[in-house]
Amino acid sequence: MIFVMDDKFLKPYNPTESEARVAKLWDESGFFNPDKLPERNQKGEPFSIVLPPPNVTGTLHSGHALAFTIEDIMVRHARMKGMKTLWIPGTDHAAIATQSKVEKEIQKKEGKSRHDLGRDELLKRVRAFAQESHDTIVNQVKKMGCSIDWSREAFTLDEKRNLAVRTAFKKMYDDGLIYRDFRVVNWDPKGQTTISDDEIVYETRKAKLYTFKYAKDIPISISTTRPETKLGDTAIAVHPDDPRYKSFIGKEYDAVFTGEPIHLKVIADTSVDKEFGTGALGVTPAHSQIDWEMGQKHGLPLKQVINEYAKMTVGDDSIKGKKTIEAREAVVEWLKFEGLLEKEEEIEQNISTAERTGGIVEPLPKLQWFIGVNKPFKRDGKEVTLKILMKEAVERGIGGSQPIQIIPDRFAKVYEHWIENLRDWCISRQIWYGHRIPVWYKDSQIYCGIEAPAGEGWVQDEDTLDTWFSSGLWTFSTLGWPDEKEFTANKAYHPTTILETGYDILFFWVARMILMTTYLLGEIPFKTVYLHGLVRDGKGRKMSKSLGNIIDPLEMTGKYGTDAVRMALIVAVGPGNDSKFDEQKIKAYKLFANKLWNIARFILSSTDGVTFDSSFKDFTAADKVHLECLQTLVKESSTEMNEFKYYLVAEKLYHYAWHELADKILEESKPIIGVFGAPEPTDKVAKLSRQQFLLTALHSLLKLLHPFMPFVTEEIWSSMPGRESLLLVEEWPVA
RNA sequence: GCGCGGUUAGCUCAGUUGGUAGAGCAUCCCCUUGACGUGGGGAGGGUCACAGGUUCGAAUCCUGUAUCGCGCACCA
Repeated sequence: MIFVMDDKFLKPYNPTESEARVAKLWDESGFFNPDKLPERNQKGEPFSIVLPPPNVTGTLHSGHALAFTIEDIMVRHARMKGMKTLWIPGTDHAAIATQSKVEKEIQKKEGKSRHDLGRDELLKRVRAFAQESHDTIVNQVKKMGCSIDWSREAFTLDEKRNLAVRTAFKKMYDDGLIYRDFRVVNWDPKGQTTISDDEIVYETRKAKLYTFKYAKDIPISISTTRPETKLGDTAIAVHPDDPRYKSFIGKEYDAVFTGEPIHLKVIADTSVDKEFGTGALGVTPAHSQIDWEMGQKHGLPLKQVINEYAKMTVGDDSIKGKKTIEAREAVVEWLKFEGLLEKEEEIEQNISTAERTGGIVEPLPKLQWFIGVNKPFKRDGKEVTLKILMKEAVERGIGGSQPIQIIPDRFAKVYEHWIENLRDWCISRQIWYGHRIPVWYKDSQIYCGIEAPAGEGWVQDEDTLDTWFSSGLWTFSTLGWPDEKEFTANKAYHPTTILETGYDILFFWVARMILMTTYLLGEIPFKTVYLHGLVRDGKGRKMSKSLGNIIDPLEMTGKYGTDAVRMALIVAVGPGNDSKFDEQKIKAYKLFANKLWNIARFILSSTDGVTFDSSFKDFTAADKVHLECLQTLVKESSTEMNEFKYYLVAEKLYHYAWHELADKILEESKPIIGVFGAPEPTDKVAKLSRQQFLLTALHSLLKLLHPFMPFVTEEIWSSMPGRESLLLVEEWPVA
């Protein structure tokens, strides 16, 4: 027997070599671009998905690698099924995250603040950093084998997306959904900007609850964990039915509190909890969200005593100019000295910190831009709100669509709950890196437009938009919206087929996309949402720079091959479940890639000279059993792929290849075919039957495995006799 | 406080129409010059967190408890 086989099979599978070669094949084919796909796909149903744009804040981590893997499995599977498949890449400018990272670096290296540099210079630096990150990210995406259409790459802060942002803003402004208002917002003193409710991370800490009187002649005691804010109190609130305080309601008191004159009115409000503390509450309208609302309701004066740097602006020498935490101690000292402090107890408290900077959030009254989620407007003759649209998208569907399917479905409940608690979204940020708010001022005039107004003297709003405003438009801004011609040409791709992302950005991103798309387009942004879990370290901890436990997926692909990393990330990890990164697991799948390699070597060398005949019928009884088993595998895999159960399919294929095909069938085949030491068999019918079966099995297996292990399967495919095209665009097998 | 998820072999985890427990890795024994030692065969190892209930039968359904984790709310 003569083996006419590539020499490459005589050596173990070498991922590094093969991956480079295969990547080049794919690249040259152009098949990542839907317009260049073969005829079969051109006629197919469109399949579209966006890459969740990674932040240009640095390099990627294993969470990204997991996302890329799942998404690429979806895309490759759809392409093989004959769909006109589009996967759009892009990156996110990530406003606060990126700017604060660059600022930190500049501060560290040059000791300069952003104000030392100025707006233009800082932006120049940030852009340079973003560009560098971008290039790294693109390389990493490519390395993972993502079959993504680079010709359509987008950036949340590029020209086209900026136009989309301005257009969206203007429309919402005209509809009264975007408005400017003065109220207490979440201020991050560290990042020197406002943040939205969702950008707050709560940390449970021990705190002291102080109970005291403002002055000896004020009869009501109050409790607080923040005595320093009491300099800004303008009322004492009690419950209207509280017999202890009923007689005081309506009375007013004056006092000098740590050198600061204060005027307090006793008000009655049902929101006061009679059981907590003394049952009386000092109202600080300028430094508490709830107190602000109470202040509005009761017409209380606003008195700001803390500034943007979390420093006191009033009080005596021991207070004024001090940080709030220092001032707190000083106030307590004063209370003790004056004999006003009645009780000091330790309690657990949730404190608000800013997600990106870690700064302790200081509620401050400020003039900011908001999106009103409860503001009614007309849609198809019906009165709705953004909240209603967001809810309907998942419950009933929009404009006659099916409801958005969330996988796993338990997250639909989480989403719903979030919407119920949703308040107006503060979208203005006092940072420089981002989309500038398209509003101009001149004297007392205000102008909102896609372009700057004509005429002299108009000054644009200094603020930029929350980064999620632009990512909310992503499914359609990447398809050309608002350019009518471009968007129309791409309309078949919207709503996108599926959105794949981590459950940790369900609110940030998924919900905001639903908001923007249902409002601006009157349709859902995607039909299905697939949420993956967090990839944790070996000990189950979240990976982070500060813990130093980040595992670089690229280091692993270099060591074990991309296919092995992909398999390790996907096998047995169901949607919505966190997983632990496990190097052992990657190693195991590297062995599997090699096993596949040798299965191919066995089959190709023992079918030398035989032409694969897909319509071959004369199988022996034994081969018919094998064939049936194979068909069951194809059938089950196909069903489970369509149900997004990739974690099951991958394992099933592994098991079949290794323990059924290799361990049983190949061993059994040696005497039947007469290879590897076995004498030439007399039963030629059985031999041909087995050879045809083995070729059939290899064909099917390579196809089934391709979405999971694209490199090794494509590399083997390239040695298959009689192949017509790249495995990338081969037809998904049917049972 | 409300809600969600986990608790299965030493480790990491699968197990959806309920039918006498599975995988990978690890451990131990054995085999082998002929696809692959990145191999093959085999073994040990689990009262499926606990307690009730439904059922002929429960890891799987119901109720409750414990424990770990997460989300939201509260946060005077």
